[in-house]
Amino acid sequence: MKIEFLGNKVKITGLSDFEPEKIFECGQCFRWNRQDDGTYIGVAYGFAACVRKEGQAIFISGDQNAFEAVWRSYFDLDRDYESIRGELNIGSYMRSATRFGAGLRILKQEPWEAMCSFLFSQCNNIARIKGIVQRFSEEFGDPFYFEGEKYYAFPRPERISRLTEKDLEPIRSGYRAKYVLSAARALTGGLLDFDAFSLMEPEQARQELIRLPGVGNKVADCILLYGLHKLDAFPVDVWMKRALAEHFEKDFDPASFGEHAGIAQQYIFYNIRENYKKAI
DNA sequence: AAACAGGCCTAAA
DNA sequence: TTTAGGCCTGTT
Repeated sequence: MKIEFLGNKVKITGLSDFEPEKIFECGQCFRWNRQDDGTYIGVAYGFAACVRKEGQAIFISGDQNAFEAVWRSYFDLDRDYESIRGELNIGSYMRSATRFGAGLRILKQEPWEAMCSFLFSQCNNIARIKGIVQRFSEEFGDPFYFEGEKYYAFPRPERISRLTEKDLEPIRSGYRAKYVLSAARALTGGLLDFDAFSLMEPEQARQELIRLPGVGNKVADCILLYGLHKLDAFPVDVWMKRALAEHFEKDFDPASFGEHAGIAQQYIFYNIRENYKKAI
């Protein structure tokens, strides 16, 4: 991988497995939007960026500071997804799923943002989840400017912890509002501490999260995978259930994918979702 | 237009 | 331990 700092943008070459469209539209994140010119603009860690790919070169806006502070780890750039794909090719279904999903990466999102996003996601569709997250950010996040446009940082838990369900009505998240409030209060009250998670065994981490109202197995695994970047976490939603039932043995244990089971999950999920979209 | 949505909670067997 | 119904509100 070669990285060049060109003032207000970073140019990356010699990096495999980076397809913006797949990364941003595979359902792992809700704050990146496709522009008319095919680029993506999004917000993470209080920074905005524009991402585009031209040929084999990837451009991420921002200076060296932002790149090293945020984007390098956010996009998981130092991980070799090409060899991980090879590692996950157990059987013909996985071979085709990893080929189809080549270019995906698991973003390292802020844990609190991932927690809120996947609390909002339950019994919901992506269009609506994005709407809720956007209104949530615009109502309660700090504004800043990027390339002349106004954007909003994801709201801090301290701010949210002081709100009531009534205050959250404008974002129209329905019954999920109370879950986000109690999550914010768990964090600010010291009942939950994401910093402690790096030391925990996977199962213990999961149990910690499941204590919170509105967090079940699926949401907990999403927080672990997308927020805490625990790549062995394997969220199973209705789509994954279908895929597993169709293409794997009854008693198949996702843990047999090994330390990158969560990445396997993303290839499988992307595969079944995209094929379903095509079939409509 | 009415069913259904990337789940979770509670009550009941 | 497993199962059904309800939950807010929009999208399809």
